[in-house]
Amino acid sequence: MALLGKSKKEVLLEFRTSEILAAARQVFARHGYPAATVDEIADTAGVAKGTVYLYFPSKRDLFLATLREGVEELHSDVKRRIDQAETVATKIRAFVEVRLAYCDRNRDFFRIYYTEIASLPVRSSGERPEFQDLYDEQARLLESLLELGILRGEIRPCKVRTTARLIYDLTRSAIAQHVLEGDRNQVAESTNLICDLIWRGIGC
Amino acid sequence: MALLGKSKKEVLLEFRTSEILAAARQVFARHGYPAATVDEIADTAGVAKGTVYLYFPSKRDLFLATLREGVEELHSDVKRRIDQAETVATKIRAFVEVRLAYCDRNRDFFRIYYTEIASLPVRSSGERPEFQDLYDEQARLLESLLELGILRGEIRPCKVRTTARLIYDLTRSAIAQHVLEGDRNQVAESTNLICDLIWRGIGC
DNA sequence: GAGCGAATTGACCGGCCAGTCAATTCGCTG
DNA sequence: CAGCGAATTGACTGGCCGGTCAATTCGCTC
Repeated sequence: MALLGKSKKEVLLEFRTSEILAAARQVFARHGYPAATVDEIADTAGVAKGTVYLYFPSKRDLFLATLREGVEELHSDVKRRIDQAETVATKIRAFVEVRLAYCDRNRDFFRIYYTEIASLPVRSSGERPEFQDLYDEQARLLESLLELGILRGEIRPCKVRTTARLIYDLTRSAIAQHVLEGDRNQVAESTNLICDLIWRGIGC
Repeated sequence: MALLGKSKKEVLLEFRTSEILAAARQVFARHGYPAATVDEIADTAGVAKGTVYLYFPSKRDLFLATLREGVEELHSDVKRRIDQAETVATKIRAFVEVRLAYCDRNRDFFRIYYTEIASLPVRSSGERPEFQDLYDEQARLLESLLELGILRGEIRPCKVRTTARLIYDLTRSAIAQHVLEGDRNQVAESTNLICDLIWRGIGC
């Protein structure tokens, strides 16, 4: 009985965990971290509050788990598509497009992600935010694309770190418009707009 | 005695109000709205908690007052400099530059502003954020610049609303780098980088 | 279906903090 | 400097919510 997948106990554990994670994602997205209550998450998941604490040690850990899950999936999607692209221009386009598409499909995740990033400035300088590593990984990926582009002569030399950050936030901005303002443009259209701005600017 | 400025009572009232506002700005910037306590604000201002409530009806109102104060000053700075500029290119540059400079000078304000904007997605759809009007005014200003640019043939036709939002967030992104990551570049350098990106993109 | 360990429950606890208000201090006037 | 109203204080309250754990239910085995 331990052969095909650790059945029963393991299955139930996984099921509960993902049920609770899904509920948490929903509730954190609706109210934001501070205003979300563990009671509401438990209700949404259809379990008692105590059960939540059997699967996650604290509210903060539960939150980070939802964040981590989404960021990791997003990041692996992005990497896969970037590797498939040939030119730096199409790689950057892939970066923008995949992120837009993923967040459009996973709006609750985006809400959580967006507000967490925004809360970085208020972390007292001492405490390293726990998910900084995930965030940095994204940034470095974009930086390496820019470096490659400069090397290949596809883009003008520029301050890689700063520019990467600008492109990253540009993408985030477009996603926010989609997700928050019910902007129903196709993802492709927004992708074009951003890539145009990045590549050609708006001047005549 | 009512002639030169409503002396005494009025002066004291104004003094206390601005003392408390300054303390609040500092504390909100340090901890973020939810984690900031009225006790700490009162201590920082050198008054008792009760006094805070004599000048502001609630923690939320105090917070909005700090936000409003900064946004209004920023907005009037921006408008003045934009009106002085001739071409749309220099107007947009003024928009970017003044915002960068103001937030660089008023970092606590920026921290508050930044996190509040980021919390917009988690407001339950029912409640209009109280400072949405201030935010919209900034966006409209930029939109009108773009429309003018298109009219004058200075920029290519584009989706004004979306593009305005992108430029707005691009600026915010650069400010965040300055303020949050201790990026000590001169404001002028970042302004150039952004305006270059907006105007010419990064392609060769 | 008795017995047992594991999973689940939800009432409860303790700390925190926004907001209050009776007591106190301040500062002015005559 | 007595007296009085206005300003200020800070101990206190009430509600909220993260986290706990004794009591209960579940589901499996023999």
